[in-house]
Amino acid sequence: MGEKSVQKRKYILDTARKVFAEKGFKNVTMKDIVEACDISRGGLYLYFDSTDQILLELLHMEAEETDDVFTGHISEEDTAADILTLFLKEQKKELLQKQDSLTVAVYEYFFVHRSTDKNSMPRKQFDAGVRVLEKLIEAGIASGEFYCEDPKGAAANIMYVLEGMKIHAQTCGITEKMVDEQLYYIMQGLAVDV
Amino acid sequence: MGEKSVQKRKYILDTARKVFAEKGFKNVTMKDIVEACDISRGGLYLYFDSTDQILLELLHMEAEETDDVFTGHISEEDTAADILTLFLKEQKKELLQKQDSLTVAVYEYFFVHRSTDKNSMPRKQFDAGVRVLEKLIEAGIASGEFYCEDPKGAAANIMYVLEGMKIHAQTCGITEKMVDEQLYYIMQGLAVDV
Amino acid sequence: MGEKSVQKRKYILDTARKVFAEKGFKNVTMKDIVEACDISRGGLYLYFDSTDQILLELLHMEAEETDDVFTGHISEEDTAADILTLFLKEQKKELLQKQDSLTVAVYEYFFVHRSTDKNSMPRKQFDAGVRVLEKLIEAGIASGEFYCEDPKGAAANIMYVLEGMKIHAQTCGITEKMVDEQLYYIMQGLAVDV
Amino acid sequence: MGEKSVQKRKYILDTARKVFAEKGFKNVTMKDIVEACDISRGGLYLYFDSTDQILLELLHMEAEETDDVFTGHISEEDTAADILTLFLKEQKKELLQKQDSLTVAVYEYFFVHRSTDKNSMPRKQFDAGVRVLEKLIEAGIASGEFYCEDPKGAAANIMYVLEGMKIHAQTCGITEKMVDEQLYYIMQGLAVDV
DNA sequence: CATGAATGAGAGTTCATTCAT
DNA sequence: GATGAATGAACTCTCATTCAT
Repeated sequence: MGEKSVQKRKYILDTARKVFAEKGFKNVTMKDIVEACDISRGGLYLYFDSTDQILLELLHMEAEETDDVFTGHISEEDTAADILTLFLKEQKKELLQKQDSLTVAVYEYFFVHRSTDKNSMPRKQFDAGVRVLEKLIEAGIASGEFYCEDPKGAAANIMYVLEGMKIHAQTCGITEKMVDEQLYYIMQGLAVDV
Repeated sequence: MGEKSVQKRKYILDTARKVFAEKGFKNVTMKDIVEACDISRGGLYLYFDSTDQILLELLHMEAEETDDVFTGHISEEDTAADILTLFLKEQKKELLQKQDSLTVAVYEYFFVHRSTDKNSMPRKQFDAGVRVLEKLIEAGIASGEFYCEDPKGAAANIMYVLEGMKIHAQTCGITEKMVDEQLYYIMQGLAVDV
Repeated sequence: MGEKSVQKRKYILDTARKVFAEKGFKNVTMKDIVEACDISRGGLYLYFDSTDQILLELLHMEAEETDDVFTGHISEEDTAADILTLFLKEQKKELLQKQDSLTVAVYEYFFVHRSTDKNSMPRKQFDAGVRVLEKLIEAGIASGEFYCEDPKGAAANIMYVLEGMKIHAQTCGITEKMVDEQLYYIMQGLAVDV
Repeated sequence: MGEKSVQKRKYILDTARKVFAEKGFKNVTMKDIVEACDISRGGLYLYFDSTDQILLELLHMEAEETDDVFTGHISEEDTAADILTLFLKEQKKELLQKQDSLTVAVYEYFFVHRSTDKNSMPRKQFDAGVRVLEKLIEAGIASGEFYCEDPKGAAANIMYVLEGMKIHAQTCGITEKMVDEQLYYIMQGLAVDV
């Protein structure tokens, strides 16, 4: 596959993302993507075999980007609280972006392929999130920024809240205010009592 | 509709519940239900027009039952902490029950019919949950059982965590230990500092 | 499936037979049969899943009919030569009927599903033919009608010749005269030398 | 067409032969051949327009080779029986060679293009075979090697048996023993009675 | 000459939905 | 009420064939 087709592949992925963002996963057919891309039926099959494959590829791209964004913004002199704030801000952005969000598609995908595999992507991302937060909280405790008796529980708690808000945003809608309140609540929970 | 048809309607709903519990929502076709019920294709249409309608009906039944269960177990002399514990226990049971759970089907349904309608069922249930918890926490504060500076935030927090665990249970799997740890963490967060 | 659908099933088989007779096996699609039957796409699938299944069913019907025809015409007082003549006459009829013959379709089918399974239908029919002929020839020898030093070889020989003529008829065409000459040749080979 | 393209054409034919030998005719697509040859789709079309054309070309090559082989091995002093034996041995070899045999593909081809054209290749080859055998038998009779009252019938008989065994080999499988028995039976039928 | 991306026709298959009985 | 045969739309996937490079 030459240079040209790499671009087309990217074009298809970009277009498919919009389709998934709009319709979720199960409602999307290869035909939908073909039409959105305005290419031929067979043309799509040159690049992808199924909506599964397309969505998975999008997820992998997304995961990489997320990692880059997060690690890219941390500088040496940031405090634990700074980083946590940054992390939560990033999550907030993701939560509120309705347009172009794969959230629903991803949930649907993992519903359809219901496997509680230890290495499934959502599982890995969740566990990674917990680990990062735990480290962060411990660092904050060490530096006197945070107070917390159960860093691991707190980390898991934050991840569950974020997950809960994510799904709530998609099924019920969520306002910036609601998110801010929760994030504030979380930060308060870690704050050193005066 | 005669007595007989009421029974048949119930039979269909019961059978359909098993199908939805097993396959989620989008993967279930009218044909699936016809086959599971072992009735005729046309027969099903006499009672229901679509899988949508069937699932919605199941949800309404479920909502009623849940209310009954919850309110039915509260007695006058229970303390706020008792009631909260009871509530969380109930949630835990729901979280861990894999078999026969409509959770995934419900999520899928509301993904497919994505409307952030203020009166959508999940929204109403969530809001009701927050209200109940808020009252409970406030009662607990009043009685000296709890300490909390932001009862509403805490209530929302608990609901988000429950929601997060619910979805995590379905996509990644969750163990009783993980649930217990979180519930303990939540209770600790409300505990009066000694 | 009620009385009505049995008739329709038969109608489809009858129609499909004509299609197979005309086009062979691999050239026939479910669509071809749908169109020949003038029924709906889905309608055909109510009765048959594939062209394979339809052809096989036709073959089984054919096999039964053949057996009936053959055994039905033998009376007690027939001599071995009479029966052999009858058998060859039957074969001749089959050979010459171009219209409505499944021969090519059957060959194609067994080419496509090339398995030299001992229990494949052509194999069983061939072996059965050899056995019958062998018995017949031995009976003829016993009654003084035939002379033959290797009844089994002769039986196999006849079957191969018939097979050869069958395929020759389909690929090259064959005239009644050619068939008659061969059958005469065969009978002569068994005739008692005067 | 330059030297180079002649070689490539040959390469394609050689490769296609293997594909046809393995899959028959109708199951082979231009794509199959492209992939087997590991050339580009367009590349194949520079040399051949269809699988039909490729198979036909292979057949013509084969026909030439066969002629060469047969006529090449006959020497002046061979007796009729020697030549017949040689001929049958050659046929036997062809019958038993499963690998690399175009037999099925050829049958399929002529089934698909069913024309009982007098000049079709199988027809011509069959007729030529009959003629050669007839001559041979007559020569054998003249030399006192054979006894036969109907040389033409015998010749046709042999060709039909060979054809029958060929197809039987492909659809049902055939063992060397079975072939030998038939060939022995044929030779015996021509033997001078002592 | 050679490539391989692109097209679009067409086959297979499934189901929601209707309707005569 | 109940049945289940029938329909047709929609989707998946594969290839023969073309054509710009």
